[in-house]
Amino acid sequence: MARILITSAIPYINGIKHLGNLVGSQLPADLYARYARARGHEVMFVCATDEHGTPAELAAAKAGKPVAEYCAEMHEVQKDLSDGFRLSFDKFGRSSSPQNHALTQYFAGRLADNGYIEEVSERQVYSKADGRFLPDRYIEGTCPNCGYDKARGDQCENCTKQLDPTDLIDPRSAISGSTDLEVRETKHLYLRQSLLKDELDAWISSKTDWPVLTTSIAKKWLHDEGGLRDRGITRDLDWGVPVKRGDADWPGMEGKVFYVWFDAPIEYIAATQEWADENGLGDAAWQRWWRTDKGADDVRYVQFMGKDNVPFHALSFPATILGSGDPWKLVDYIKSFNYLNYDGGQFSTSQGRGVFMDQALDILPADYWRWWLLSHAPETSDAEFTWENFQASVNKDLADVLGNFVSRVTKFCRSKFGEVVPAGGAYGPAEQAVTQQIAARLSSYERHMEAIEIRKAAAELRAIWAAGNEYLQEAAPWAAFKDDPDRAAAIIRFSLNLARLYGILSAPFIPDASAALLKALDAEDADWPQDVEAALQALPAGHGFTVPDNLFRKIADEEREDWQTRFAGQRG
RNA sequence: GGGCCUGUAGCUCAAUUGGUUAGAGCAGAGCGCUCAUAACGCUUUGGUUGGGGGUUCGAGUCCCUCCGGGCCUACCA
Repeated sequence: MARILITSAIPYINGIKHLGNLVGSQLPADLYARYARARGHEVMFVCATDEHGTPAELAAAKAGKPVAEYCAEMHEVQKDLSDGFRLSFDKFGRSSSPQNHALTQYFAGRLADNGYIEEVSERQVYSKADGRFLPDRYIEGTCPNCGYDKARGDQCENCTKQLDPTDLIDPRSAISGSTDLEVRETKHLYLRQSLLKDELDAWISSKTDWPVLTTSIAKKWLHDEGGLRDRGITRDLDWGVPVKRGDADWPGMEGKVFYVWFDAPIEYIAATQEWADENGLGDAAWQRWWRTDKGADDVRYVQFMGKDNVPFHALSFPATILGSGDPWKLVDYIKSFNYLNYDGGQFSTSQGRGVFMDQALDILPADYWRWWLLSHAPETSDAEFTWENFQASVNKDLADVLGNFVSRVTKFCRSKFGEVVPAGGAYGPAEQAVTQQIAARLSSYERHMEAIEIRKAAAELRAIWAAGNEYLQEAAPWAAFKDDPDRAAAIIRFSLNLARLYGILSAPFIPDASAALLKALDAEDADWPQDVEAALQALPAGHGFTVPDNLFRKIADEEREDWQTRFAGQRG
């Protein structure tokens, strides 16, 4: 038994996430967490809402609410949705928690003590009408190169040239449209991660088994244009973690907060502390996951995230940890994902294009989405959601292959032997052959799950389901029953045990259907099989069960067409 | 502009890292079965691996080039 720490990138607070966000971090992390628990490992799985930054303040203003209240409400909304998708977090925390405030300030203090913080005075655009400094992206104007009138301060979308906000002709605030802008002097803290470049480089280079996506992004940042650059970790905002040096004030930094990307990964640690506090456990309970001097030296730490998050997790957060000089746990494996596209384009939060978490659960149960999303996870390249593909996968894989197998076996048994595992006969060569085939596939399934090769694991699981139908066709209990009822009894006994096995093996992907299946078979205490042959004898003759309702329903063509038009754009 | 990823059957994806005749699922065709959610099983048709050139005994895989798609490019998060 091992100890595995799992974190999912924390979703931003300003709205409900779409399925592309879900499959890029939280859902695969949940799959891995459920699998690891099923294999008997001790797991700590944390996530949280990422609540700071300019967009949160603007979203709150738009909703006409104080930002703290807005974030508290949206946290509950996101919490309910993650429960709805059966995301099995040990703690779904908040980056605005007191624990994260204290830890973030603590890290900043340690970094300063060790010479990794630099105070930099810089000039930034301030909007008097908005009463705030504007990030480059929130300044609009006319592009000096191509004349496009909606160019942003960081880049012109039209001609793709990179810009400086001061390049823009007729600059205005993208928030209010105000042109009453001025350049003001402001002081910020920079994390001197350039000092850690060689150490980070050697560390990344040692991770030869990480996804190419992860290491290539990290190396690009390490080596691009003179190497890893220092990074500002404070902002002139109201909402966030106030800049302090540990417990002490930071002269000259009054009224400023830490940058959301500095405090967000620290929330992984803080969320674990939130979990410990909430359960009345002491500091040792969370520190044994995070401090290698306090028991975390045998922990394997795995992070899940979309590719846009890689630089922060592969470089900035490790720089924070290394620079602290404390024995905090560094990540052991970063699983990163490409993007999921929607029907020929991108999911778009701003345009309401695609399916969002709340809408998905309104139309179908979580398992249907979990199965499709995980079996099509964008691991090697961007993946594509289409309604036709979704419908085909759900109907074929879930309803026909798995659902119908359970249905035909349990109903046949009920009509010929009653709702009880039948006695008589014995397993023969046919059963031995299937047992061997499934044992081989199971070890392949386990290998893929351990390597977090999600699509391959899904394909193997499907093949394990299909083996049941192949066996049943070959063994033909409906024919055997006529002249050799004992043989039919053995076949059905074996098949019911197959169904139980499927309930166990499928649980990481489709937890609700698996639970319903095991409940119907009165086998809810089932453990992960150590030995397939033994597992296929777990339900003995005489064991009672009930025929379950159909585990999955099919998606009709009319429904699919309806959803297709409904989610094409302009949510609401 | 620079960097990275990607293009394989009608569709969604594989291919043990350069090794026999490029494989699965779905869709299509044929046959079988009748326990089951009109479900299941078996067989089968689909490929000049985006185009062109090169290296090699051997290239989907490596190199060059062209074409298409995508991401990142450090103040959105």
